[in-house]
Formats: sequence, structure tokens, C-alpha cells
Amino acid sequence: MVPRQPPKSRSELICVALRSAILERALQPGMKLPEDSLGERFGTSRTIVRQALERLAAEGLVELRHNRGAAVAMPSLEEAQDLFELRAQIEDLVIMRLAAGLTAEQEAALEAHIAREEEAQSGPEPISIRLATEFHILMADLTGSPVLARYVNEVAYRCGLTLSQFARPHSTVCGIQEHRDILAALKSGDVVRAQDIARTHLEAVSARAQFKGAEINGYSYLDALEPYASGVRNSG
Amino acid sequence: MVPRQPPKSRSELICVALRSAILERALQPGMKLPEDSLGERFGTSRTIVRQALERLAAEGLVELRHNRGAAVAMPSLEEAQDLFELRAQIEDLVIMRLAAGLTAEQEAALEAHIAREEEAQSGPEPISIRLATEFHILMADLTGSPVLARYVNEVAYRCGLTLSQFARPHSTVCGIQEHRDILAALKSGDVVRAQDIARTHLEAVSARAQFKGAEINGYSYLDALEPYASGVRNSG
DNA sequence: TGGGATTTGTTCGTATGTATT
DNA sequence: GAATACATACGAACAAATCCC
Repeated sequence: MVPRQPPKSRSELICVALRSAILERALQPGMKLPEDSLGERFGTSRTIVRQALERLAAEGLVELRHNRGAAVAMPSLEEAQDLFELRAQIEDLVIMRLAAGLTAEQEAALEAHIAREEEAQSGPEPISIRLATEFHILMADLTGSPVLARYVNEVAYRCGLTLSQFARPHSTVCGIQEHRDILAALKSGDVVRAQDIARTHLEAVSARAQFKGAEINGYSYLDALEPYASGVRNSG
Repeated sequence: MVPRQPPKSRSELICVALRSAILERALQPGMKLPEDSLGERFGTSRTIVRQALERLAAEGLVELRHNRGAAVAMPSLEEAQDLFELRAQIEDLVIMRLAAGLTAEQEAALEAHIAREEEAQSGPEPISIRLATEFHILMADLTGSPVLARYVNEVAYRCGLTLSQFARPHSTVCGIQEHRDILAALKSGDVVRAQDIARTHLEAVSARAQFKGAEINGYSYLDALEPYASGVRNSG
């Protein structure tokens, strides 16, 4: 039973790895991303890395300065606020669709994810942070709309990046209970209430964040990247 | 007085050209986009064309099938509806910001655009179609928020693509009067009314569209592309 | 079915541009 | 301020997959 190898290209895998690394704050805003060291680390040539970086730049996670290399994007505070506002607006649509009739499978998927969040609570903090964002991405996926999935995915990742830049080190971004509340509201079928709860949740997340001024330093990103890279190398 | 050469890369210029071509329906959904012929047409190598195609694929305007080349995307009817719904939701934010206090420059810019739409009314239809979409993109630009500008831009272009696939040949997508109404509502400062008008406008556009089944044929895209290509070649 | 032609995926070398001493 | 070191931008060529007859 082959695990249904999805025909993902090598550069897509690198994208996924870098996105996770950014969301888990292993790669912090401002860190440089030279093509050849990444290529060496991921076991591929610069061309592939370049593709990945260009894609991430299109998504707003990476800044690509002409002839000056790539770096993890450093969104401004204004951008951060715009992103959260936009995200709430888009997720309204997601909530609306799910609340209109939550199937058993959808409910099970959301519960399974919350369970994983609970497990991760005792583990390393970056994992919890990533799972918290991915709960929202899962909701978007469950709508079955590629359009919603795509944009929630992108905006949520960018929000995660802004948190990495502006949030205090140990602010509790998680909010597992709030995810449980959202699920309950979805089950109730009350669209407006579900939207309210989700919106309040997002506002709480962004409010918990904006306290620390941006600080960029500490550069040993290559070691920080190792766990993400190995997954790509072993996939040939 | 040098016309301030914008530091746009060659591939970005090709992106812009292809986007315009798609929005003006010179490139229709399903048309193949071979790297070689595009490179020859734009006077550059395949590498650059490839970058542009990858970017357009990330934006959802182009479908990139592994080892099978690129083609203009063929969104499903469901996707089309999702895109218009999402677009209305995002543009709510745009309207909210502009209606909160429209400056003289913003007003002038919108009026100038409407004037151009009026001029184009007697000219070729594809230009009118493009200008109609770009009115919305201009509104997003005028908010000064790169985030809003970016996503309205992308979703609006994708909506234009869906219209190209599903709208009847000579459906009047334009609605210049509706744009005037939006501007008037923005000037009045009544956010809710402005949002209502904009939303109604978008619903009207998408309603005018969904009548024709998708039909793909007629392939002489190389000639159709010439006017877009020349602008790129002359920019070195 | 098979083979040739066409198109894409990838690598690598060179040129160009930027930062640094 | 000039020269050096470094990183990216671009293009030509090779290899692999697909398409078409």
C-alpha cells in the first residue's frame, strides 16, 4: 500500500518546508535565504530553490530584492493589521459555509485536529503555534472550495509571520478552548454566532500579539532548518 | 527627464502582458502557452517565460500541468461563483476605507478612470472590459494598503478570467453608470450604502455572465498576442 | 504498438550587479 | 573611491517525458 505519493514537485516540497519553518518561527523575519546554502541543505540545485523562493515571494512570505538575494519578509505593523482584518473577512465566508451544515466527517476532522493541539500543548511551543494556525486552514479546506482554501491558507501563513515579528516570545497564541468554542458554534448551525466567535477569536490572537517591537538578530538559521530539510531530501 | 524606469524584471513585464491579454480575452481559457513560442514572441529565453508562467499559475490564471505544459486556466462554474463571492467580501473592506474619508486626489483618480472608460466605450470591446475590472483594482490601490491591493488585484483578474469563460460574447459587463454610483456613494461617506451599491454591482456583473456554456476553440493566439508582446520587447 | 518530433525539467557556466574592505 | 569578493540573473545545452503519426 503505497501512501499515494502526491505528484508534488521538489520545489513544492521546499515551499512546504520553508513555510512550516517560518510558521514555527525557526526562520524569523529578516533572515537571509541564500540560494546555494539552501540548495546544499535541501540536496538540490539553485534552480529548484529559486522556484520555491519566487513562489514564497509571490505569497508574501519572502522578500526578493533584485540582485540582493532573498530574505524572510518583514511585514510592517500596518500590514499585519490589514492581514488580520482581511483574514477575518475571508473566514466569515468559511464559517458561513461550514455552519450551514456540518457533516460528520467535517466534525470528526476538526475534533481530531483539536486533539492534536491538546497533545502538542505539552510539547515544544513552535509546534503548538503551527497547529493553531493550521486549525483555520483545515476549516477552509473542509469547505471544499479550492478558492477559499487557497486564500485562507496564504493569509493565515502571512498572519503567522507577522506574529513571529511582533508577538512577545511566550504570548499564548494557542487558544485551544477558543477553537473548541468555534466547533461548538458550527455544530449549532447558528451562522451569526459562529462568525462572532471566530471573529472574536482572531481579534484576540492579534491583540495578544502587538506588544513587542521588531527585533532582528541571531542568524544560525542553517541548523534551525535541518529538521525541515531532511524531509525533503528523503522524498526522491 | 527620464520616465523613472521602474525596476521591473523582464518576467514581471511578461506577467503584466499576459494578464492584460487574458483580461481582454485575447487569451481564452484552455489555450496552450508553450514556453518556446512565448519566448520567441517576447524576445527572451525560456527561463524568463517560465518564471512568468509559474507566477501566473500561483495566481490562478494559468494551469501548470507537470511535463505537459502551461495553459490558460479553465475555472469551473463553482470556482467562478466562489471567486465573485470572495471578491465582494474583500471589496467591502476597500469600500469601508475609502468611504471613511475620500481625499481630493482619490476622487480625481477615480473620475479620471471613469472618463477613460467613457472614451473607450466607442472603441474595441476588450478594452472596455479590461478597464471595468481595473476600476476596482484602482479603488484597492487607492486605499494605500498593499495587502488589499494585492488580493483585490488577484481575485479581480481571476473573476475576469471566469467571465471570459462563461459570459456571453456581447454581454455588457461594463456598467460605467454603476461605477459612477459607487463613486457618488463614496463621496457621500455613507459606508453601508457604498458597500450595498458595490455589492449589487458585483452581483450584477456575475449575474450578467453565467449564461454561456464553456466553449474552447480557435487557436491563433500568437497573432492575438502581438500587441502585448511588442511592449515587452521595446522595454530593454 | 512504436518511433520520431516536440516540449518540458534541470543543471551549470558566464555575465552582471551589489556589498565590502 | 577603487578593487575584490560574493550572490544573483540569465541563457545555452543536456536529459527526460509526452505527444503524434
